[in-house]
Amino acid sequence: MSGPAKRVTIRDVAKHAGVSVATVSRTLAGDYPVQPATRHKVLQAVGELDYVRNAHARALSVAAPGAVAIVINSVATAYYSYIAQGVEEQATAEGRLCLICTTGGDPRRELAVVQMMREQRAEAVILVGSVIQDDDYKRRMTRYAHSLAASGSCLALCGRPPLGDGVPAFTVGFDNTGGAHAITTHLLSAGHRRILYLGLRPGQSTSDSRVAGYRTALADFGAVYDPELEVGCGYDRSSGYAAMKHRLAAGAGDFTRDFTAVFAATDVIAAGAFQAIREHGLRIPDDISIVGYDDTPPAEDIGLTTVHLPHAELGRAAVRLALSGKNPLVEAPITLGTHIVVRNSVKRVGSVR
Amino acid sequence: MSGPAKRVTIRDVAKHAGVSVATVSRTLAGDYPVQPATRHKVLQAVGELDYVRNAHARALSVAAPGAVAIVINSVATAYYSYIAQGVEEQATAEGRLCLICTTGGDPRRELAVVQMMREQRAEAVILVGSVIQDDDYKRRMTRYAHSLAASGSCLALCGRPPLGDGVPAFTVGFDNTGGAHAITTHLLSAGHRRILYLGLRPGQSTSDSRVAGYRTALADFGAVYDPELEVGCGYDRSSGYAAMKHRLAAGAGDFTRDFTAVFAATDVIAAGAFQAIREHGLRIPDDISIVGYDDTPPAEDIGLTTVHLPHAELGRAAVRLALSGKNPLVEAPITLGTHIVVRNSVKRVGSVR
DNA sequence: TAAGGCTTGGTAACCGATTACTAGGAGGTG
DNA sequence: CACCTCCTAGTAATCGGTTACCAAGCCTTA
Repeated sequence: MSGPAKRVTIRDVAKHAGVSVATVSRTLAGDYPVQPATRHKVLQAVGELDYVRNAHARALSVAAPGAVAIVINSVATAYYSYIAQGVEEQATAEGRLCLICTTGGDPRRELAVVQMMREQRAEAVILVGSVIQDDDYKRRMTRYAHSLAASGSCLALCGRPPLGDGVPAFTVGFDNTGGAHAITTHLLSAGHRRILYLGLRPGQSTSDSRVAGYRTALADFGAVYDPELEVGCGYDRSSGYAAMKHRLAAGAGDFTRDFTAVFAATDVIAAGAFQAIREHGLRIPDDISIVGYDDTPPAEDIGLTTVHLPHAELGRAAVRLALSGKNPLVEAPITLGTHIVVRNSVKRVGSVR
Repeated sequence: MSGPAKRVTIRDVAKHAGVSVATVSRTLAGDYPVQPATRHKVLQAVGELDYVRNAHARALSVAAPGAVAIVINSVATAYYSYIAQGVEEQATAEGRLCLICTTGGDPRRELAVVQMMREQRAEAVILVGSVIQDDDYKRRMTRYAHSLAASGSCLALCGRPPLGDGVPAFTVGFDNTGGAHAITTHLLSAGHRRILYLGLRPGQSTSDSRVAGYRTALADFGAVYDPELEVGCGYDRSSGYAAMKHRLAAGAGDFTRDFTAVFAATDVIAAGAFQAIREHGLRIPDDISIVGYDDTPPAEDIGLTTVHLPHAELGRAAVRLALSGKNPLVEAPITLGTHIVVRNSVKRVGSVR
């Protein structure tokens, strides 16, 4: 209708209402006594002019609450999106704006994003997702932590390993070792002794913790540890499918199948493995038992026994911690507990009672 | 280490480098000739002081590119999170910051969010997700559209019905009617005549379009339309389960089952229905055929034939359009096509050749 | 009635960057 | 040598709020 949208400023409102800018500002802030009549004039002018405060100008003059930034591989993955949901909820609950950036796992984008967040004066930057934990990674994170701290921001790692002492970053993660230990024990108690671990990825933090839990559970139970039973596999459905297919094909005929159960590192891998197992003519859980990890969508639908992770709580905890004002240098990493969800993918084997 | 984080300003850099603020600003902008020696001094000072530009101050003085805001029910739902991913990708590709807000479907939060986005001077606000399309809704959206337009922002509706002429908002959606028509026809061609539609929700935009496609497909095929075959059902797994369970229980024994196939309004509903059907002792697709809609995670895992939606492309298209500078008043709604993904949940019935 | 307190509102100096305008210095030419 | 041009760098105004400081008005009280 009208031509180019004109910006209405607080000075316009003041003029329109016949008062000073200070009065307008104070009326809107509501923290200063203003005569009802004056207040009314101001609010009326605001309404008539459709005045909206400029958040940038505001941020410049007062120490407005900073935004929370979530930096994540992708939001189109259940595991990540659940955590993102928790982050967003908590950020909103604490009255913060929530910025979101996906990196696709690219370190260059990650760096650019961290830099951008410093410019935005974000109060907290939440880095989500497991990673290859090499020296380059640690150096990168350490640099981010220091530079964010230098500009008054605060770094929180979500589902990633701690960076160690002297690095100003909070860490919140799942008890992956504990969860893996529990679900492995669940299989062991059901009589399984040879359990295939599907999803080995040396160096990848999440994978490493889960494998560790698997191994100690075997040891604690007095079962034999066989490296042959740990197979590498990408963290997606098709990798799980391919890896399982390959393993089943390796020993043609059932004689040579050297495992009775499968522990898939994630539910998504398990879903792929499910399909491969079915296509191989085997039934779950009658012929093979299988468990997953994460309790993400496919699990319920395919009846998978798995480890439930409090994803949203992880996100919320990270935000709470990052905004708590606590000193990241002295705060210990937080580990969130997990629990097993029993469905219908495990069957007891061997000598029953 | 050092006490409270001190903000380094451009003046500090200028002083440190022994030049003026203008020179620093121009060196960093890179759009103005600066002597190599001077440039070097400036960059060195920037490095030593770890200077970071203040995005708020910058936004205040120049018309910096505005952010893209995505307003969504929840990110922990595959359908939404896929769209969000597309929005984020495109926003980043166009050099914009991406803000995210979840509303949980609460109109009050929605209003607060839109107001906040005006304050943030967001350049585009993308509202995602289907809604109950009543008068209140239309009034609300119309108000948002106008107020955002008044502050120079731009509203885009994603997967929602258009608001009509005279309202400055872009609309991008899926061809739900076409997709529903296609998948219904798929069932009809397989010999099914009595198809249960699971997920009726009068007034809900997405549901309405899908039902419409279902009905016209029946009509086009010359099949009988029976309102009894359209059953209401929430858009979550447990509702699908409950509704199917109830329907199957209604006619005890197979004699009275008055349908041979099920068209679930979403894959999630289908997943619930799957379970109910199985628990009732029926096999899919041998005893009952079933199709879904959306092509979200459970679909692949349970072998569901469904309608694939280009979720991410929807998000990208919305952002592209909103940032295109086109006039939302004259731009026609965009509708994205869909296609059927055939898996293993439909079986031919009736007289076979 | 004058002095002092309390309330309310205005003026102007910030926040931190950008940039129009201006000025000084180097180099070229008559 | 004087003058002009070109290049580079500095000064100060500006973006749109907030708020410290100040002043005017009203009411109370001696």
